[in-house]
Amino acid sequence: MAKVLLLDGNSLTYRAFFALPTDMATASGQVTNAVFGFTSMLLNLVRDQKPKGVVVAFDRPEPTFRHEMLPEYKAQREPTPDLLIQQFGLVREVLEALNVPAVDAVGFEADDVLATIATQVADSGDEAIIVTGDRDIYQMVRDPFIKVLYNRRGVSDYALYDEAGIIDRTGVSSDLYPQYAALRGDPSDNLPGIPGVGEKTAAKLINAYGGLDGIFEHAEDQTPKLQQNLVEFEERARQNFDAMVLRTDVPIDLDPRTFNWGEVDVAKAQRLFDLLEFNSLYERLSELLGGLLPTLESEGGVLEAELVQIASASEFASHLDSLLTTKEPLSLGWSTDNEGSLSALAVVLNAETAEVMAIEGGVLEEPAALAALQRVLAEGGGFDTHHAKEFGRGLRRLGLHAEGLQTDTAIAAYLIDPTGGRYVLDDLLRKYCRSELTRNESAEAGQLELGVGSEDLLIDAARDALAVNRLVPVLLTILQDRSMFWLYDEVERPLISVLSRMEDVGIGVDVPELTRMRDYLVDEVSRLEGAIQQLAGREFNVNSTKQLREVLFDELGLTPQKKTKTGYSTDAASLEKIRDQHEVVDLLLDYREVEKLRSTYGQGLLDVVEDDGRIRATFNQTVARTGRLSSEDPNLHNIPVRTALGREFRKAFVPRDGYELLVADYNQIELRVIAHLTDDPGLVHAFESGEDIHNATAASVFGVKPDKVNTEQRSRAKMVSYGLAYGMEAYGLGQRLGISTGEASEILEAYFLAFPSVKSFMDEIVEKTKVTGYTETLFGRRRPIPDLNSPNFRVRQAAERQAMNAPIQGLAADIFKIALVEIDHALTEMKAQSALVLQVHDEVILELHPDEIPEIRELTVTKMSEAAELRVPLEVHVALGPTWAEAKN
DNA sequence: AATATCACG
DNA sequence: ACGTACGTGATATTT
Repeated sequence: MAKVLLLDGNSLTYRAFFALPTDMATASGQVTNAVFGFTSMLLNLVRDQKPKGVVVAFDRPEPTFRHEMLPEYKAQREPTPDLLIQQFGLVREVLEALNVPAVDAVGFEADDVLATIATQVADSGDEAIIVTGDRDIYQMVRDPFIKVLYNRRGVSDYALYDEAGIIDRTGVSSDLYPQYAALRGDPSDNLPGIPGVGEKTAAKLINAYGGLDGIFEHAEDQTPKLQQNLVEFEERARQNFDAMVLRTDVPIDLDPRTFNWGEVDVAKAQRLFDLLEFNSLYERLSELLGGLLPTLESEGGVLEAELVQIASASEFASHLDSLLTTKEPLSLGWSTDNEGSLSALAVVLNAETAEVMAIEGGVLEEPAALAALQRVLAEGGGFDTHHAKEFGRGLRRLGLHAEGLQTDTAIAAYLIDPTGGRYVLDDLLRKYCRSELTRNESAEAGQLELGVGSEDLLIDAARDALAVNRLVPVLLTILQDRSMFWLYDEVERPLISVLSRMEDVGIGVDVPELTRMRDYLVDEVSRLEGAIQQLAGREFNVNSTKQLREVLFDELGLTPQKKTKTGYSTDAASLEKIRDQHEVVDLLLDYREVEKLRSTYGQGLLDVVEDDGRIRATFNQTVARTGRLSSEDPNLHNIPVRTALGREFRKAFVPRDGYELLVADYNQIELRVIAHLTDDPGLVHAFESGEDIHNATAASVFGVKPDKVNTEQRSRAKMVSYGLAYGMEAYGLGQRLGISTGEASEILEAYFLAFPSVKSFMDEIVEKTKVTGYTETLFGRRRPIPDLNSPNFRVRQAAERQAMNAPIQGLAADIFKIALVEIDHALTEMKAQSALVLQVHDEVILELHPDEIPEIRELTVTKMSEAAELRVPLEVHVALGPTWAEAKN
């Protein structure tokens, strides 16, 4: 008699959720308490019961629309918490990995499904153990074929009932249980029975009269009170009974005899348990399967490489040539010196035997080695590596080009979780492969183990190569599973090379001009500093907010506006408000502006100009959680533009001799994205008609004719439009517009009245994100928003704003990246001498050869406009000039 | 290392 | 009652 475990997935996951704390979460914030508890229960059950097969049933209600839900229904039961809902999908994924069938049927609850399967199992002479926290299932107990393992509470407290057990527990036999339960109701389920009838009376009545019919026939035999209740509530009891009886005819096309525990999808289980950070569960699963899974302690988890050191270029070349026939990408590891030259390169020769060869930078530079390397990079199956952008720059220094890049493990890991942080190979390996690169001091010569933290460049490179080799299939599978491969393959991957070359090209700087500005600013700073100290009546460090606080609020007695962690704030917004109180305040505002320009832009930029008069920033592709790029060393994304003095700096950004700068930027891309995502008729119409969007918005919001909008109204409309992309509230709008929160709130209301779809979109995106745990752009870029269910109001509100903003900023970033890739592709096609030199979120700057000006100007606009097809047109502004400042106008 | 401030989209 | 716009990076000061 084979034994099959039948689990109620809903009931057990519920129990697990309420038994375990919700602060159990992965590093990226996905709460896992319920899926952990359920999986733990499943593994324990399998360990203890040793069944032949396991199956899990789930509820599957008829699809309903919200407005069809009756209010009573809502009142009756607490809604399922979002944190729980988002874990049901994970529970199903666990089951899929463990090859445990998950069964449901439209319009049926899990217990109907279980009853049906249990009946089938029993009819074929096998044993079914039903595991649930729902007592309705008691009615199914049938010796010796069907038993119930009832979950009393938590994840480990069960009672096993056979027929005698049910009688012992309830006082009635299992087949009479529905009638018994119909009489006494179920307090925990908010199901009222007959008043005055509890467990004892119900059992007594059932046993005396054999069922509901008998009881109601003999109602007059009872005490007056009970008799009255029986008569009054007969209908309710009969309804209860109908609801209580389980269906055993649910349409299920699964043969219980095919349920077999133990056919685990090893790779999938490993990946999923790693993602969920179920380390202990993984060990338990492995034990249960008789150590079939590779574990950290077993050999499979520790990566050891056979290190082949290469001494000559010809040896290197012959090894590489032997790899030319393989279609698989090579797994590469590398390191660079301080200047970015490759100082070591490692190639996995044989993934099975973990044979890795490593070569020093010096040998690598010999012509024979370079030629062989270029051959395998371009002609074979290409290569995989970590941080390919930097590797590509290293190759370029050697005169090679990295065309064959397949997988960049850093970029892939970023797409999988953009909140992940630093994407260090060791961490990724632990997270996605459960593997570690360990050091073994006693390793024999020739069997060099790859040591952690080794200073040896060759070993470092070899470790990286091996780590990349193990990570690539895992990361790619995850991207495929999530339908993100297109985004990786068509956008992020080609972008790597675009950015790599942009970094190499750099942007030209007019050093004398920049120096002149810096010198001027130095003078201005010291002039203002003197004047401020004069008015303050003493010398102090104006850059010190601490000292400035003393001067302003203690000595001069000015009115503090708001507080920071450490005291009263002296930021520009606060100073603006007290300008009238003392003439030093205006000077301070000037000082702040000038000092910022001097330090960050004057001195800061001069410090990083290279010998050829160009600045080469690093464009990060794995930093911004929304999908944007970032720029550092220096940050070229925040070169001043808003004030006249600051804007001067853009005159110092110039093309190389004989070239011109072309600047192209998207016109209000985020607002157009909002129009597309919300499909709001008003917004869409405004963009389609080509009118000034802020003017049109102002007309709608303030209820005036478009030609009657004044500048004040237009500027307010603009503030509202952008503020709303950030989830702004009335208070914030009021602050920025210099009006009361009440007035701001009226403007916001008018906006949402004029553009109603915007409001509903914002509400819906938050709700959807609560359930899934992440936001998603149209191109599939995800961002986890774990704090959406935080008990802390402030944290939760901030998360809601992120959830509203991420799809907008993210889609704009997707579109911009696609445009960059397309522009670059077109430049390559035409073998242009012109080059992309800079990008600033929605703006690209190219350095154009005079012969190519009209063609590239045209193609830039076309590629940007056509990067995505939205409900509204993508408008691009383009201009040429001898400096960034002049090309911008 | 943390904080305050401010530059940009 | 409380806090109050998303996303970055650099600088100077203070701890």
